[in-house]
Amino acid sequence: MQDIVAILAAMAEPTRLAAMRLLWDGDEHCVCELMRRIDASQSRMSRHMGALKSAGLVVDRRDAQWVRYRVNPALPPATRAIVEAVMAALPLANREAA
Amino acid sequence: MQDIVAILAAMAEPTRLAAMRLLWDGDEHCVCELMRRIDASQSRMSRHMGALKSAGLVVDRRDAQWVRYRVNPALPPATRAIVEAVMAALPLANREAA
DNA sequence: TGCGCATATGCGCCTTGACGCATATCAAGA
DNA sequence: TCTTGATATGCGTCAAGGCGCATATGCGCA
Repeated sequence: MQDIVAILAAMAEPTRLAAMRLLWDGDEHCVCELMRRIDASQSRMSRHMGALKSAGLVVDRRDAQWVRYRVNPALPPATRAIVEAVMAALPLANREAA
Repeated sequence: MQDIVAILAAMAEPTRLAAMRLLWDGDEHCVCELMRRIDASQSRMSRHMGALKSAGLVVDRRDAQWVRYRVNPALPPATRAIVEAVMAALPLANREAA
């Protein structure tokens, strides 16, 4: 159960939820892009991505001077279903905004 | 989006998640029953139920000296889908335990 | 090697939230 | 009305978490 709690806690924060929404397109996104689109400071964005990574929701990869994040491709189906439901619940307006 | 964050935060706590699981059967449960089954102190249980209520996940009703909680019947479908996905992700072992 | 962009992290500050204890409130029944 | 069981809440404490600032680290390029 604690795993699920960790997943929920990871998404229960505006900056992280916004990041998940951006990453949910399945592509890779560098921290600098996320910072810009979410309007978060560098240290803040970096830390939050670290938190999502710790929760197992995303994975990262270094590519030259960038670090590219993407949704963990090995996300268990049950976990993926939770994220899917959360994404579906996000208002369209917000999905376009950030 | 903040609504969704609130929903996620409400469930991102072991005691509250355990309570949601018990309430998810659709029936009403008094605080004293929840306390016993979750093994939580009275003030702790009461406060957590208050948090779930504030998040809009549950509603309460006074019945004599008891307060009966149940899942909010007016839960928006999108929110209900999130809870459904979370419940489905909970390990069977845990679902029986508490 | 030195510079500059991208990212991570140590540090201190401050807010939030969870807990227990004690107490208040509320309803039923003697 | 007194007592008892059920529930809520004020208060103090403590740990966790989020933030900015400054700095360290990693990498490519001149």
